[in-house]
Amino acid sequence: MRKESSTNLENETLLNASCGMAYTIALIGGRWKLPVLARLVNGTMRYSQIKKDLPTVSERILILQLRELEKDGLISRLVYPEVPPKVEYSLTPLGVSLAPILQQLSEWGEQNRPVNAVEEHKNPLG
Amino acid sequence: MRKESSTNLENETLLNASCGMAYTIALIGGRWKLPVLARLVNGTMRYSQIKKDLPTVSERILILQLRELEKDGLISRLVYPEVPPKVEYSLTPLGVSLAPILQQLSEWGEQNRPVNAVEEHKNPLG
DNA sequence: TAAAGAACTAACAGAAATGTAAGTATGCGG
DNA sequence: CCGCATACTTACATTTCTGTTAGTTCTTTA
Repeated sequence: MRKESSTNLENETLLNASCGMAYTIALIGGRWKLPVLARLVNGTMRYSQIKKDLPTVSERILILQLRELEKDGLISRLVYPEVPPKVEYSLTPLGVSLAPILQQLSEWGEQNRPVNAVEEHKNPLG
Repeated sequence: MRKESSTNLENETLLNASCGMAYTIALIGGRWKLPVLARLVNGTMRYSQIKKDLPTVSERILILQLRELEKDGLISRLVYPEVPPKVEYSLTPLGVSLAPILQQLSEWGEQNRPVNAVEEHKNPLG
């Protein structure tokens, strides 16, 4: 949990309020948020699919990230009243509006990241 | 300091290596990196100017962020052999190539950030 | 009656990021 | 010789983020 007051939090709040780009990064900056958003750009997914796609995230963290994305209005969560449970995640219109930015971030990264870091992995998480 | 091995670090490394957008965010994601980059887009600045412009950063952190930006090739550091010291920071070509992304991040943030967060601050750190 | 399945939750632990306060270096003007 | 100015360092403290392990829920199917 977060403290209610600390220099750290105050700085973050001030920055997000006064600097648009800081705000944007704050929304998409969590460890697993971009991988999740990148997947949902291609369409709705069930929780279990996302989890299978990102085998190295711990469940707790994945849920946390999904909850934050939801709270920030970027994704929506649809619960089917079934057993076993079925929950679908998809981008909201706001989330969709991020797509061009995601695209740019991706291109810049692919072009400019040092080569040695790339070769050994065949985009298992891309 | 960072540990040499931890699930946390492994996940980060894998992600940055396999997902271009994660890599990009990793470079610009530090608390004060965007404010610094946004300023340097407008031209070279001395350390003292940057510091004055961002009155709430602690010196230690500001230096840390500058060092990382430098290590990642986004900014360059020019030391004049004078006393008292004079050090100028400016964007490298790689840093300049980020400008369109910064612009987009900024616009998206300005448009989509909730209003209540904005009013009280007159862009002191924008 | 018992295990299976999906989507979580809780309690705890460790790592990483950020911040605080006080110093260091160096040459110049007074 | 002293203090000023600029750009840092150092040692320490706190906050925040990420990860581990073991549950929980509640019907359905075997």
